[in-house]
Amino acid sequence: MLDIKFIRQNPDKVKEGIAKKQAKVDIDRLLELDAKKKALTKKIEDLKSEQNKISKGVKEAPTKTEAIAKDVDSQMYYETITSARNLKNEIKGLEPELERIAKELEELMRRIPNLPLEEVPDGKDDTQNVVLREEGKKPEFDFKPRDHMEIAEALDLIDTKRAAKVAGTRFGYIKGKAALLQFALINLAFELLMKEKFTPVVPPVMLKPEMMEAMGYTERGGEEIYFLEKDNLYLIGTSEQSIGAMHQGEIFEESEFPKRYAGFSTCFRREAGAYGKDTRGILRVHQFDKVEMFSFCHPDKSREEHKFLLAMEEKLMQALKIPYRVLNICAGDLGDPAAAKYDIEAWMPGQGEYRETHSTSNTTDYQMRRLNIKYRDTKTKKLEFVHALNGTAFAIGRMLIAIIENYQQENGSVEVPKVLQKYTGFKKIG
RNA sequence: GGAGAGGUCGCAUAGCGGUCUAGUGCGCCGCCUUGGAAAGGCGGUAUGCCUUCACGGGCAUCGAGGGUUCGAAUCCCUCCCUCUCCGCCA
Repeated sequence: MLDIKFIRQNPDKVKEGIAKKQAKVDIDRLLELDAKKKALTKKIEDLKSEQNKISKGVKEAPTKTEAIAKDVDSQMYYETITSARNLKNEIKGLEPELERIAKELEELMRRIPNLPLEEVPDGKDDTQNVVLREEGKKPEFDFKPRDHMEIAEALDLIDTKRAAKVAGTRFGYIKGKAALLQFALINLAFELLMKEKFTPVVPPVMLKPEMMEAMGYTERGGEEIYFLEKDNLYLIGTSEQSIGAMHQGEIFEESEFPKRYAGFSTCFRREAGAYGKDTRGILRVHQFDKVEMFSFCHPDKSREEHKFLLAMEEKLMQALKIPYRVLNICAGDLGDPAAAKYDIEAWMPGQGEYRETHSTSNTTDYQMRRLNIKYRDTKTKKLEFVHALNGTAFAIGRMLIAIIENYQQENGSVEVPKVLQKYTGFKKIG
């Protein structure tokens, strides 16, 4: 959600930003509705004001006896309540129109994505993302590198066939040393994050609809999310959603910033639009575990914090010695809540290409406005909206793929990255 | 799942149709007092929207949404949440 005042004052900037994001929202119509709403609200409030004044003058209804005794008073009383009743009816007559206008306005407001920051590259889709840099040395093999499933099936690490039997496609059993590797990755992530004042958290994986809406994931991405109809709850697609909503309605002290969380949760995605895409293995599944970073910070510091989250992601990749590249995501490829986003793609030798493993977004105040999360500004003494950012620490499934493919040996075994060995207790799989 | 209690200003609590412009205590801020502090005294202390150069004014908000009424924190309905006891349970 954007600030309506900002839209009123900068309609052209808003239109430009929306266009850059490849979204379509009729801003002129929005402003027209806004003006209508304002005028009608004023009218209704004036009537209410009058009604309130009359009601205050009524004091108390005379009893029947009193009414007979003081004929004049009762006459005045009934005239007064009649005029108040008329006002009430007049207000009631106007309210449906106001409701209709407010609803349409709200719908338009909801559909406006967060505007891209100035430094975000233009571009219409993922083909126009900008590669900022490539890091790490790609492993060289004396043999044709295999893809993760070929290795994992041979070592009985990942079983998608039986998973399909019990749950359908896009699920997997992660077994044996791969399961232990998962825990090692979680441990490594928390070890590194705790050094940077992240508070570890295991959040709810179900979320009320209003919270999911506030986080901005029910508009264009609504099809992506599981919804439990019986319980009126969404399953989270990322712990960003339940961590961001955690402080709904709260007010931060400036001294608390940056408030960082490291969340671990299972994530659920319908992958509705991805039929036939990445069907092999566990790259794209309905359920995976993820360690996520989330940061609440001062609006002036969010760009800096975004760089920090990216740096953390790189640190984690570098610890594993997995080659990767960093992408600056172009405006047209940004999700609704994001004002800027960097992706990290890990080199996957088995596939011979880079695949996304990390993503960090600066959502500025877009989510915070609807969640009503503020801080008391020490300079202005006013309440202002907080900025929020999120970033992947490890999406476990995809990291397993990256490790398996990068650390594979000619004999079909997989070495364990050195930094993980103290957690796994073994150095090799197979 | 069953039975009961309850959600009021940052926190605690009062209020049970008009006197609520929501009282009181704590906390917080300012001032007085002091060599300095504590204690004490005095004053202040919500948010959003609209309006105004400003002072100010209007409307809304007592978990959320509807309803009754001239008038609702207060009465009625629906929902959400919390607590206590019982049952079930990792």
